[in-house]
Amino acid sequence: MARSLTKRPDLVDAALTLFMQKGIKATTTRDIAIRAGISEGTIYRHFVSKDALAERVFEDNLEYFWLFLKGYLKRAKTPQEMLKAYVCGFFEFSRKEQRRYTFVIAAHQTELKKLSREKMKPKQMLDKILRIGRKQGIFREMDDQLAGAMVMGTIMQTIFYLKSGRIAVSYDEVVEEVCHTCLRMVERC
Amino acid sequence: MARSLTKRPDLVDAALTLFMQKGIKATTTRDIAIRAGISEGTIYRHFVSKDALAERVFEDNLEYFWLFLKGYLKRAKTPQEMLKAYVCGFFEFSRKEQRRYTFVIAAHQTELKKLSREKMKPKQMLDKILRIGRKQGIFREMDDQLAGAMVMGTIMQTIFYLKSGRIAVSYDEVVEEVCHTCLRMVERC
Amino acid sequence: MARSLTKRPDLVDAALTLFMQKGIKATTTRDIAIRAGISEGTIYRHFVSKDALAERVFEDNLEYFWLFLKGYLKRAKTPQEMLKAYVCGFFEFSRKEQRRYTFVIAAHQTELKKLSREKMKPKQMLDKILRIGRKQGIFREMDDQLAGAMVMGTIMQTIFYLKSGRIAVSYDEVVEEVCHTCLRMVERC
Amino acid sequence: MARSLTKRPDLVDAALTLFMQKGIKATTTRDIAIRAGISEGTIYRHFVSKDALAERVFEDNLEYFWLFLKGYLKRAKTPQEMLKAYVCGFFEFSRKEQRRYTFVIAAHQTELKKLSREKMKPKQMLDKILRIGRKQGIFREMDDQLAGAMVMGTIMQTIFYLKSGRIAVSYDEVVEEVCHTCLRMVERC
DNA sequence: GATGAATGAGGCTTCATTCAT
DNA sequence: TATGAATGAAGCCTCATTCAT
Repeated sequence: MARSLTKRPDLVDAALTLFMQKGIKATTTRDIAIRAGISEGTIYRHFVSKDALAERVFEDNLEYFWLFLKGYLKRAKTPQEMLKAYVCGFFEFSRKEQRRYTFVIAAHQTELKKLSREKMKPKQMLDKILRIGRKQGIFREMDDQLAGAMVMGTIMQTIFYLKSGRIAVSYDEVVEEVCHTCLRMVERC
Repeated sequence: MARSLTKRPDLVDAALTLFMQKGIKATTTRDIAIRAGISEGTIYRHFVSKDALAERVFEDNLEYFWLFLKGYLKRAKTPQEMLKAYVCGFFEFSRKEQRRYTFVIAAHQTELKKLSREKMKPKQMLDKILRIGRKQGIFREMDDQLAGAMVMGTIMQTIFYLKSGRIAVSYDEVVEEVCHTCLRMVERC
Repeated sequence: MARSLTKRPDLVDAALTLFMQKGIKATTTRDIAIRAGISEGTIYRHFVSKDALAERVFEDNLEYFWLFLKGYLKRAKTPQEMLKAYVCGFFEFSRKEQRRYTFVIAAHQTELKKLSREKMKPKQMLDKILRIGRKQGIFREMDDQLAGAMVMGTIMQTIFYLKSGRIAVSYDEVVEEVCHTCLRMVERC
Repeated sequence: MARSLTKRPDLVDAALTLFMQKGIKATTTRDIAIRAGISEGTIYRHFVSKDALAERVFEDNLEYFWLFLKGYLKRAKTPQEMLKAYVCGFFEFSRKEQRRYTFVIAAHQTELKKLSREKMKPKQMLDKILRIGRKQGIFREMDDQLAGAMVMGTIMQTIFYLKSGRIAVSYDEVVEEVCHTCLRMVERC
């Protein structure tokens, strides 16, 4: 195995934590070096710049998120099951991988806007589900992007409020409610 | 009377535009001064710091947004009418006051997190509508914050996609669809 | 009389107080304007610059100090009486005119070094007393500047400690002790 | 071994010289960087702020001064010898270590007032000598702080005049005269 | 690969001074 | 005279990046 003779994993991990906590811009290379237990110069042995590091952390975690969702969708057959699995996967990821989730969402919304638009793979996955459902005549006719926006917004905002402790209902109930609501958004009648 | 003896309006206006375009942190005092046609020092005759300026711009525009929504709600009697007016108002504001809308939302989500949580008056307005509807037995029993999160997320994400040109449907149809969806989220049955 | 249609006295008084409290450099024109109840621009109606104001305040108070000492020396006939009157006058001035004394001494020692060396009239007064005493054969042969330095240092340092509350003895006793010591410094045998 | 891998000594040395010449406040970080042959940023790798640098330079030199005086006092047995050694040490330090002496005294009197009061170790050394002499019945009964003030003032003011070239007498004669005078100040009868 | 001192461009802020009213 | 908004030079400090070891 003999991995990690290099300090790269520590570096990437420290960066993820700090980017999530304070945002990319507000995190300094010094912060990262200290938390990773390395020297500032070492960052540049592994990444060409701080921005490149941020990009890489973003992409890795986006990929990770995507694989996570993919796992959740494996057993789903019908579009309804897929959408439900998607919502549950989203919530589960936000709970089990807090750092990753928070960073990916925040970075997507603000700091890596330019970079991330066409790379938002979880969103593309949702688009695909909606397209399939619509083609099968199970979801109603509707602009896919519009439907996607509503579903996405419902999920993400709910998670945001959940994380900030403003929702008094249990986690499971919230997930169920959101699943139900999202289905109603897109199903016929 | 003439007009402003002061360059404060120019300053505030430049700040709003730049904060919206690049974010607060990424906007420098130099940027602001140049765009406002003033010197950097002048900023500090009107605001104690760049952060104070940002805060002020945020609060002013939030207030403006709130008043705008209030105007939209004036004629609404039933909870359904109120919710519909709220959604329409939100969309209208995002269209007619693009800079203000974009800045307020972005700042709220990211850069002024600490500051803005308890001051998000438009969100409180929504909370109130949902509470009234629930008490009148028109909206179903449900955690207000959860309902609010879903409505909020649906509206905001849709506007975000609309602005970025990804939604092919006409503005009016989008608004109608979102109104409809939000009502279905909270109404009985 | 009809004086003080102008705000100059307020200005000068505010400057003295602030210069004494915080030093010339650390006092801003803004501080002065606020304390004087005038606008910053007005300072420049009366003085060509902040430094000119400081210089003027210094010179005025030095002159005031000098006149004060002169008053104390009026009745003194012998060199011993003169020296004693000088010491007492110094102490009295430091007590009755705290702001003036503190500012003049501080400014002399530090901030107006260049300016004030040849203008330290109270020091010249002491030089004169010592010269007279020496010529009359009452004070011993000794470099006047050396004797002056020792007398000056003894007085000023004592006042400094007295002001800072470190000396437990009564004011009168201190003055008497210093008078006595200074006389012994310069008298024959 | 070579010499310093670091530019810190250059930095501290430049700071001492400039602080002494122009005072702490009037010395800019730019001045320091240029004189030290480093960049401004480098200052902040070694000190948290300009003030922290000044404080450090002050404390180091005060310590140095104190050790110097201590060396002078080593062989002194009687209080008289101690006081004499103290005076001589003070003068010697002011001559051999001009920069250090001037800076420490100036900083003590003006710019680091708050900081330095309880840290003025040379003054404490004098206090101790006076206390010992008084307890042994060799120096007369008198408030220690008062006696200390007079001795201190005599020494420092004389050095000040000596440095500014106003005293025509030879260095050795001045020192002897001041020793003599200080002893007479505190001895019985 | 790893270090960490050094860099220097650029950020925010202060403040003496000017000038239109 | 008086005002006070505006100026702009200059101050302190930060931080991504480089480089000799």
